[in-house]
Amino acid sequence: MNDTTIVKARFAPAPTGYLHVGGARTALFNWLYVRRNKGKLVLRIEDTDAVRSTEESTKAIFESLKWLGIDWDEGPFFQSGRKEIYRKHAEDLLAKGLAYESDEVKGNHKAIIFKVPESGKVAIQDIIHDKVEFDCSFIKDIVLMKSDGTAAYNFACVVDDCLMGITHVIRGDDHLSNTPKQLLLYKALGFKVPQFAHVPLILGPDASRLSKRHGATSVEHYRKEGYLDKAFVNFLSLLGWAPGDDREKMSIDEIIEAFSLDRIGKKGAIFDLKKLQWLNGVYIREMDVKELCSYCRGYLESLLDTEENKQKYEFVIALVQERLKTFAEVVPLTKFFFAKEIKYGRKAVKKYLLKDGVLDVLDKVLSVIEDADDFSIENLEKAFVALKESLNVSNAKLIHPVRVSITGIAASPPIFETIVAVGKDACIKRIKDAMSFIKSGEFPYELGE
RNA sequence: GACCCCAUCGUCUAGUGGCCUAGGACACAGGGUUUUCAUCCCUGCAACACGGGUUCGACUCCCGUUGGGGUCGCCA
Repeated sequence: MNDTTIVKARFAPAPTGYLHVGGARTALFNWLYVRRNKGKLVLRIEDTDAVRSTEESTKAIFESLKWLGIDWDEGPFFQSGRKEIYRKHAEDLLAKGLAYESDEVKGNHKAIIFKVPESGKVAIQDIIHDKVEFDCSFIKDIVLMKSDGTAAYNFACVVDDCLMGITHVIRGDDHLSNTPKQLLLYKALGFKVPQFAHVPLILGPDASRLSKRHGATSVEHYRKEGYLDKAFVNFLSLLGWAPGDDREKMSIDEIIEAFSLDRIGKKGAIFDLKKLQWLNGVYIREMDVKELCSYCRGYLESLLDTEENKQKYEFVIALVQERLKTFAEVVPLTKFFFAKEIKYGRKAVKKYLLKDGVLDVLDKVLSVIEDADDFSIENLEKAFVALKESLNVSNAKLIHPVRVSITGIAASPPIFETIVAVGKDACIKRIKDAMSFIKSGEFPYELGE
């Protein structure tokens, strides 16, 4: 109507599964757009297909949206409860002679079908794609009401978008070919046409539409894997959109501030897991240790069973903070700090323990550790330096076998910190165990190693 | 197959006719720091799909070709 018309967008998922990352980005773009323009977001659940829609999916979608920090101003509205509204408008079109009833009987009702003109063109003015034209001769008649009495997608969508006052329809590219049909319906119903913005799809590594066969596609999966909500949203916002300067890590407020539909690209964007991991790592490194501790706790719950383990928890988390890409990785990176028994990595054992002279070195190290009354990082380091000099060997010769003996793996936080965190008694036991494993040649290897 | 969309480094992108010998980030490679890994720092690699126009001048505009994708349900 005029400049003061408030912007209103909507996110309209079908509750037929978990929230997919593609849907999440669509929701995010809608949300960013209304927040940027002080508008309103409507959440509408498109559950006209009673067979495929489930309450469980609806719940899952709500939870994922909540995790992403996407909130809405109106709704949720459920299309399943609006049958009569759709029916009324369908009958209107019937009365006007623009639609007809199907004689093909499939259910208890007669389907109502919109008659598409034989010729003519329908032009869409899209914010992202500009003008797109379709020829009516290629468009089939449109089902308005299905013979089960429920409204079909294209119809319910148009009626709702109009009745709910949607000014901007921001949705996936895959709907572009539905749009001419919807445009025809808008005109037949005498509705005002909203602005359209068809955002390109998120693609899998092979450049086809991202789907289950490419691996994990649910938002929930990424939450469980230990990605931070802010990092995930940051990453998603950069898929198909860019602020125009060189910023990569951006806060939600910065993204909102910089967001605009005309900066969205036309090209599909491949979901780059490596970049997500990198960005998540950036967020983790900048995190306060205590905060990181709370994010990681759930993954280690079963190991934090003793007072001693609980006590060293924060110290251990601090040791791996800069090594973490996701919270879930905290398990393989730290379990040896807490576990009673450790498992060994085959390669690490072969490379560092099954070598000449290792038994001798471990025996000497064992004495050093046993004799260390002051079990501090500094003191241990001093003792090791002394040992190294008396044996006339390199640091590496000393440290690698010790690391593998007490952690089971070849990469860990700095050795003295690690020794201290594992604890004197456990270190002594593990070195002794390692020595006997070397002698017997039989190690308790990590499963799959 | 028909209709529609798209096309800058491997990936995400900047670029809206001269500022481009095309910029940044991820990834990758090499080097430095480190006892290992990671971090951090440095360096390198690497792109305007192709062919025609338009123009004094095209990555930027137009046409075509090729390639990729999407849609063709009484699913959404």
